[in-house]
Amino acid sequence: MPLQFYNTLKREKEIFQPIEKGKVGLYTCGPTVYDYAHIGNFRTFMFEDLLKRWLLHLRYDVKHVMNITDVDDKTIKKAKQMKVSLSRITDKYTQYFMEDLKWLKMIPADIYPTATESIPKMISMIERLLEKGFAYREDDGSVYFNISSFPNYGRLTQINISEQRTGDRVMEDEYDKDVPQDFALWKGWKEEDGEVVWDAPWGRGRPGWHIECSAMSSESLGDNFDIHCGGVDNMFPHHENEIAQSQCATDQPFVNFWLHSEFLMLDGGKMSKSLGNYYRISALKELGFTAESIRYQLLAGHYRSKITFSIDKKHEGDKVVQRLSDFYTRLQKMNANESSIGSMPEAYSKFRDRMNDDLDSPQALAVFFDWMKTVNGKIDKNVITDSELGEAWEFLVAFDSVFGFIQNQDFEIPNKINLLLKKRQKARDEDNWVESDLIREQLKEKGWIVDDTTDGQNLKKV
RNA sequence: GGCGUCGUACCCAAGCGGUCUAAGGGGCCGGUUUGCAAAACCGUUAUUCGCCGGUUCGAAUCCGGCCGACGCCUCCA
Repeated sequence: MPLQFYNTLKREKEIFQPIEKGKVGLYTCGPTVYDYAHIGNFRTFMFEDLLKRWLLHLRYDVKHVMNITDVDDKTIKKAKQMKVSLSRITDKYTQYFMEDLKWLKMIPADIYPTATESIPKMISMIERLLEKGFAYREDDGSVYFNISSFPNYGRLTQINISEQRTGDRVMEDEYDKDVPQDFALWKGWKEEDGEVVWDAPWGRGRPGWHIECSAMSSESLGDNFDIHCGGVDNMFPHHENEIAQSQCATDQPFVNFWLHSEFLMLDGGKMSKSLGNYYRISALKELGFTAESIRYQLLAGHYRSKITFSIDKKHEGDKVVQRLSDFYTRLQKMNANESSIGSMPEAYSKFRDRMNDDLDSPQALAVFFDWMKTVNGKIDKNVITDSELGEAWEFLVAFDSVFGFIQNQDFEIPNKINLLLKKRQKARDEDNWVESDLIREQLKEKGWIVDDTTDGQNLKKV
């Protein structure tokens, strides 16, 4: 099955054809760094990580850009509230964000452009939109995009703007504009913006939110590129506005594939900072979650389905991670890597088909687990061949390069623990089971699990 | 008001008109193995897919209605 994705723009699955053979330009909407990111944010980033890893597995040369929104209403508000400079706030949360990404084993983007460093590009884009008559200026120095000048407005979300009810939030908007739905490209300076200000040909101020993604994506990936991702909540208005700005400014198609991940739910409701119901990564760490277990919980459901994050699911994730990691160790101890001849087992093609079909991770996992069971069974019965062992290794390594569920089992065994192991082995050789069980208990208290196998004691860290 | 999603075993979750006598994972129970334990493997766990009708030779899958949960509609991933 050829690689295909559900393209929000077309509302159907479409075979993926990159603009340039073998290469993929990928833009993923990054965080607004005004606070810690939460597990809901990371669901989207995890989906994007899976997408990227799959593209890399298929040997695409991926250029991944993730923006950092480091100037907007919320960051300014936070800086004012904390009585520090804007960059103090944004640097701090950018750093935490990067640490969380790393901890979650996400492959870093190639470029992390920031909004504040992309102002010149935004200004030139806005100038072009003004020249071409897609935008207009207001007396306060703000510039707005005139959505009625772009007939395709609303195509991504299939919204007919004239039929929309004007929400309270729109009515409360404090900026002047001709039509409520017109959106700001540039916000004229206001008292509360303080030091946060840039000069533009039409007046001082700061950029609107949407323009940064249009500017940064074209800067790094060109005016027309392959894939743009984000959470469903960014479809409207953010992505809709990006399309309008970019296409009007460049006269070119903007993004070929729009991929959106669904929300992460918590207790039956959406998780969001404004509702105050969310988990930070640090909180999950304290609860004993591992990165692998979180990865499993986030990727076990399809990216276009709502999933509920739950502490109760920790056990399931832990078990799966342990099973996979044990399987890895088992193959490793049998020197499966040395038997590898570069080919894959039959199950792999099913697995690949499932992943190629719009990243169907639940089914791909089902295929993998099924296959793993048969391999374990063959090893149990001692009927596995060398080539099967080698293929198993290839598949497992490929699988983990895509999902990242396997826990690193390389650890230093402290001297004290090693001594206990030796003591236990001696007791076992003498059939002293009481002593053996006692030491096993001692090890468990110290955080080590010892399993007895036909090859002797196998040590695991809790 | 407009646009859209979902309701499958104890829990999570696939299913896209016939291979569904419904994947896979977790849990439970039973077994093989084992000094014991763990792991691994085998078996059991939904005659049924929110409810009611309809279309069809055939529906969890299509259509209609109802009930229930949820998202977006200007700055929330």
